[in-house]
Amino acid sequence: MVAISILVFVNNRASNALQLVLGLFFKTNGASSRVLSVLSNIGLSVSAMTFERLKKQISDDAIELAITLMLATGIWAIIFDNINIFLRKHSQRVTNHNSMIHATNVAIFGVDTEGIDIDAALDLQAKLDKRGGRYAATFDDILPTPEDNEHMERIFDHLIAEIIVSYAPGSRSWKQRKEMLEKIMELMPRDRPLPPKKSDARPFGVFDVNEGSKVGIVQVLEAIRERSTLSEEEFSAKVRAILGDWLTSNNLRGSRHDRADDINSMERIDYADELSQLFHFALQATHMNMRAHYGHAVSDPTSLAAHKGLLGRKWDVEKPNYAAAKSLIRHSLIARLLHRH
DNA sequence: CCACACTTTATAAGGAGATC
DNA sequence: GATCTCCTTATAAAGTGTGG
Repeated sequence: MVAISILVFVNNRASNALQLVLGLFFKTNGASSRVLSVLSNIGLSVSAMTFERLKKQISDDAIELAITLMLATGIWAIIFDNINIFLRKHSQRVTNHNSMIHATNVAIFGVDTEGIDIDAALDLQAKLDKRGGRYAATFDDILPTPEDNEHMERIFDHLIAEIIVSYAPGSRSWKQRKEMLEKIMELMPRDRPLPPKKSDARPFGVFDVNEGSKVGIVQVLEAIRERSTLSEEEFSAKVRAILGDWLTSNNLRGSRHDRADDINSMERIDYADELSQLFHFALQATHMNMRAHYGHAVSDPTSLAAHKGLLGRKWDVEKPNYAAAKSLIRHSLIARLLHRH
């Protein structure tokens, strides 16, 4: 079969099923262009040039798939983040310095619209009309219902039970510890658990834009719009979810604040619905915990500040530090619970 | 430090099949 | 049979890394 494939390839260069797959294998496993050139000449592989073209084609096709999603009628979201690559040059010359690539990697993904009114969800004017409403908010707006309250109390009980069973001194030798933990997890109240669904994420390629600033956010959004083939009006006429890290959300808000008086929705970025990703929510939550409940090490010996000193933790609480903050909060909480217990 | 290997990129061009 | 399109390779130049 290999022989026939080579004969077919020699007769017609376009018939390259075997040679393309083999070339892909050779190249991705580190064959140099010279090796590939010999393999190509004996009919076992396509040329290195063709391989490069294949990579470009695969990349373009992927972006095309993402554009298809953006032009369809459903809901899609944009997610992007900076990627910074340091290029250390060995033979340094005037024209060959160490440098850094500041690029932005982007993906588009489809949002599951089952049971969702797409037009209402994407209605930009309805979203903008709600601006300023927080000023008039009262406690009643966030007052939990009796059902909410009962739900939270049950969760609270289960969390405490789980911590006691997990960490009480000697609990590891409890005979039915595993069963107890399983029972606790099983009885943990759940709120509308979502059924798992296959997600639809499509790579949108990399942009030669440094996203990590307010100006960078504007530039990357314009570059995304341009690649999507949507016009400024089309792109900014509906609510667009922009997902990223904390810094991205923060810069986006800053940029929108600076541009509140600009000429249209695209420039004002008021179409953007920024959303920190799950880890960054956790990062903000732990940091908020430190800001709200840190306390004072001297005047309050039960404070997080006092526990931090007692445990010899040396990080700066003014700066977000997820792992250290979570560790301190849990250590402190567990100690309190077991002490009361 | 140098010669050379290697990659990337631009340009030119050929063969097969489709179309008119 | 001429012409076009698609797919491909050859080749050179420029830029950069590395072993001796």
